[in-house]
Parts: sequence; structure tokens; C-alpha cells
Amino acid sequence: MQRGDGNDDDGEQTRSMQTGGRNDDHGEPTRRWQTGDRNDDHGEQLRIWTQQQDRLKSQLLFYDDFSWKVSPALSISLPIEPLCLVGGVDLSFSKHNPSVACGALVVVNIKSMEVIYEDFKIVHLHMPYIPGFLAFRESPVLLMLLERLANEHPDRYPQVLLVDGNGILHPRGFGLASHIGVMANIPTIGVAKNLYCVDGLCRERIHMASGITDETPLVGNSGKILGMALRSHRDSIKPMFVSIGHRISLDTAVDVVRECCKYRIPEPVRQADIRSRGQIRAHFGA
DNA sequence: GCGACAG
DNA sequence: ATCTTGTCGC
Repeated sequence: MQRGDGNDDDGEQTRSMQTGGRNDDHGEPTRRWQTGDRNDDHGEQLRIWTQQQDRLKSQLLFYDDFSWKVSPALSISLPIEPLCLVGGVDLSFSKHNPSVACGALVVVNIKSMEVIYEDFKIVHLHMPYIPGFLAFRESPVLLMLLERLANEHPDRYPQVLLVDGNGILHPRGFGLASHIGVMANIPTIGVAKNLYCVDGLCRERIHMASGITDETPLVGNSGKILGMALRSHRDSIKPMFVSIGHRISLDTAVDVVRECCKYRIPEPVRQADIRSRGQIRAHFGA
């Protein structure tokens, strides 16, 4: 276990990470979104963000770009690297100050289901939540946490990362999980608690189908398979919505999520949620 | 025009 | 995301 602190500064240093390393405009995108500001051109910001998503999207890989296996079969000859370290990230928000949040990164040993690493950072978010652009609000702090882990404890760096949000199940096929995956160059999986209705997907039909089977492919009107509705337990009514983030196939992504499910939400994401919420309570109101 | 809209 | 008590069940 690492660092219980998590209250450094404001996270300005993370701004460049969301822009993909290029495009580091040192302007002030922050003022644009503050309450009471005049009718600035929000559409212009959305256009820039959309371009950025489209550009990063071209780097996505939809296959297993790693050598480990979730459950390696016994092999006499060649030892197969097993999946061991699974990461999870999430943000929790302050009750009274919605712009104050705590980002969390945890790493779980999949065999023991124990948390072997945790790190937090309290940040002040300048961007509002805009559906379809979640990454521009939440990825900077999460990328910073990943980088800190890589620098200070590379031996505990996860083989795959579960992200609270969507991967390619997104209006432009590039949600938070994909964004983080490309930026940090790590295999990622999107795990959403609610269905993002995209490409003709609708709740009613998915919920009905997921009542029958525990795995319902999410096929859009375009015919593309955008993800999988998953019920980890047969008694859980509400499914999860798993989608490819980056450098992984949907089949493997589903295997990984299933392997991590002690409860409805996969343990890495659940722990990141619980612990970031705990940090918020510790630093702010009861 | 109206509603819906990951977190 | 967050506001919130008890409650039904193993």
C-alpha cells in the first residue's frame, strides 16, 4: 500500500497529458466554463475536443496486444504468463463542492483479490461533465496517477486497467477507457454502470435480453458490436456494460471482468470507488 | 420542438 | 457523480 495523502496542488501539470503531448496550448480553457461566465463559444471547445478524439481514435487496437492469458491452461513446455495485476480507476466528488474530486488508482492481485497498491490525488476540476467528453474532465488526474505508479513502483504496474466508463461504446467510438488506453499506452477495458445509448442502442431491449442470458452483445444499428451487457451474478438485475478500451479484444475483456467480479462491480473499480470516496470524506465533510 | 445523455 | 433509511434475504 502506498501514499495515503493525496492532497498536493491543483493538478495543473496534468493538463498537457490530455492533449496527447502535442497541442499544448497554454491558454486558459478553464475560465471558459466557469459559472457566471458570459456566453463564450462552447461549441468551439467541443469541436477541438472532437478533433482530438478522432485523431487519437486512429491509434486504437482491438486485439489482445500482450502476452498474458486470463486463465492459462497447464503447459508442460512453454510457461504462459498469467494475468495477475489488474488496475482500476475512478473519481469521487465532494458533496458540497462539485468541482472538488479525488482520483484513485488501485491495483489488485487477481488471484487473492487483494489490493496491492493504492494512490490518490485531490484535484479541482475546471471542466464540466459533458456526455461524450468525459475524458477531458477525468483523464488528466488518472493519467497522472498512472505515470506516478510507472515511475515509483514499476513492478506493480497493472497488466490491464479497468476504467469506470466506456471504451468504444461512445458516440465517436472513443470514450474515457479508450482515451486513457491510448494516452498511457496500456490495455484498458471500459466498465459502465449505465448504458450509453449510442448507435440505436436502447435500454428496454437490452434489459429484457439481459434478463434471459447473462451476456448480451451490444450491436448498434451500424451492425458493429460495441460491447457486452454483463450480469456477473444470476441474481443481479442490473447488468454492466463492458466495452473495449484499447489493446484488447471484447472476448478477453469480458473474461477479465468476470474474473474480477467478487460483487456486481469488478473489484478493481469497486475498490477505487470505495477508497476515493473515503478520501473525500477524510479531507472534507462527514 | 422535445427528450435523452458514461461520470 | 451526489442527495439518502430502512429493509428484504442468505
